[in-house]
Amino acid sequence: MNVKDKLYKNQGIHVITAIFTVEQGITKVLLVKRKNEPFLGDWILTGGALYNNEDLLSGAKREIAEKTGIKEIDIYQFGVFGSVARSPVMRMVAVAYIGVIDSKRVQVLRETLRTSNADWFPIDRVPPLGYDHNEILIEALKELQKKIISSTILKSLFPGIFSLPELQKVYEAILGTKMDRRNFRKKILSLDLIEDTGETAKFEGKKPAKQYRFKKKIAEKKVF
Amino acid sequence: MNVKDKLYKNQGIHVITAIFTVEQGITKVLLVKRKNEPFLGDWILTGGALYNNEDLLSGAKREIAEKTGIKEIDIYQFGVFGSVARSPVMRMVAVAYIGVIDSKRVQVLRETLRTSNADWFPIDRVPPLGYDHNEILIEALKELQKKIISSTILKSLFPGIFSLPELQKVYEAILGTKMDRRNFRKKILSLDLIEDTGETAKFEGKKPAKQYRFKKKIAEKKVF
DNA sequence: CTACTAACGTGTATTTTTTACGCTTTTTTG
DNA sequence: CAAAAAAGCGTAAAAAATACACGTTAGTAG
Repeated sequence: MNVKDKLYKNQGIHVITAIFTVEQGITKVLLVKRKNEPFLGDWILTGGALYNNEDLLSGAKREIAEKTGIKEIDIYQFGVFGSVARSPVMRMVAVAYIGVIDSKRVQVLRETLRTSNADWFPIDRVPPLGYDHNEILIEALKELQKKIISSTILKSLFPGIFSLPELQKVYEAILGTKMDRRNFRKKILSLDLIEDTGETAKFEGKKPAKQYRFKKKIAEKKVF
Repeated sequence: MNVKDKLYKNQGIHVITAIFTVEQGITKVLLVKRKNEPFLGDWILTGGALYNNEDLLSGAKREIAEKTGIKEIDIYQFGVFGSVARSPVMRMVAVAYIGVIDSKRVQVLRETLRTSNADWFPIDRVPPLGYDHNEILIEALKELQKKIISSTILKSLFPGIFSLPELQKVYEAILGTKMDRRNFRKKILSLDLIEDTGETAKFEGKKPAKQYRFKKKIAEKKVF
């Protein structure tokens, strides 16, 4: 290998995904414990090296399936991380994604995740992570907040039926703000994204809440 | 090299920048003619391979300086392109940036660019480009339209003094829309980004226009 | 069984932002 | 010097965001 080659060669691509959920009003992120060097034993976001025969999105999804057992998930690219020293082994550039899993699926996944050495961490209780994953997580969270304000990712949070108070609590958990119940309702309904199921069910409160579901096709729209 | 290595090895990173300007109401992009295989003789966006000893932003700026002679430019990362077949030589993932150069600097750069085999192309008269650069350019233009609506990149378009009608024409050229002169003025002035120089100068019209300049420090703000 | 409370749902008033557009001023042109 | 073109100033209407009052439905205490 000649001198010029050293400038270019031995580079690689990471595909990294920050997977979020909201349980009981707490925003949580999925972390995996590393089983190899470097960063053996450290918690990191789901991800790994991209293969040559797959595109970025496929690679990110394959890594999620391999590392956590999660097969079906919509993910969204949001950034690239390329500091020279972000990996101690060789020059790696990370392409970063976010994804969301609804809290009901979290229950189902619990055993799968346990055997994968994966666990949910409240976002304000995340330990120091391997690589530059703390930095990536901070950006991922900002992106999640942006994305929740555009409609599509919202649907992943509630694939089934839900009430508006439930939906609002998830919004408030992710955005870290409180909103007016009546204005929230008005806003969401005016978007024409969800429909009344005709059913009601109680969630926390005393008066049962109407149950809604997302309509089949959702146009990409600004919410707030 | 064993079988598993083939999955990961021989990967590289491109840093690509779409550099735009606006001249006489026409949005233009800077293209460079390739001097080597692959895509010898084709026009492409400014860019090249990332070195191991530089981060992404530095790499993109180095490539701009090498390929076009442009030394000072603010650029903004906006996406990643990683199709398996985007480069015929080896697996390359491209990190993409946009940048803007004001029309006055375009005049100064003309000779430099000529010797670099670089030239400005109106965005609706771009030839088929090498690699996947047509695709990158389309995304870059969308991003430019988004960015012009957030204040910071706006300043790169007019580093000196300018009139509001001039500024509006650039907006209209990039966004491809017409706006009301009086509302545009109101909007821009309310942002508190620019200040009156006290001078006037005629641009196209009959009545001379007031000259403005951007204030020193500009907060990141939504414009529209 | 009744009264009280907590949470849900509906409606309306107010404020702020956006959009539309009339009118005056300054310069060029015939 | 009158007409036309472009800049600038101001106000009115429409739309969106925000604030908040009030009625409804269940659980709970006595």
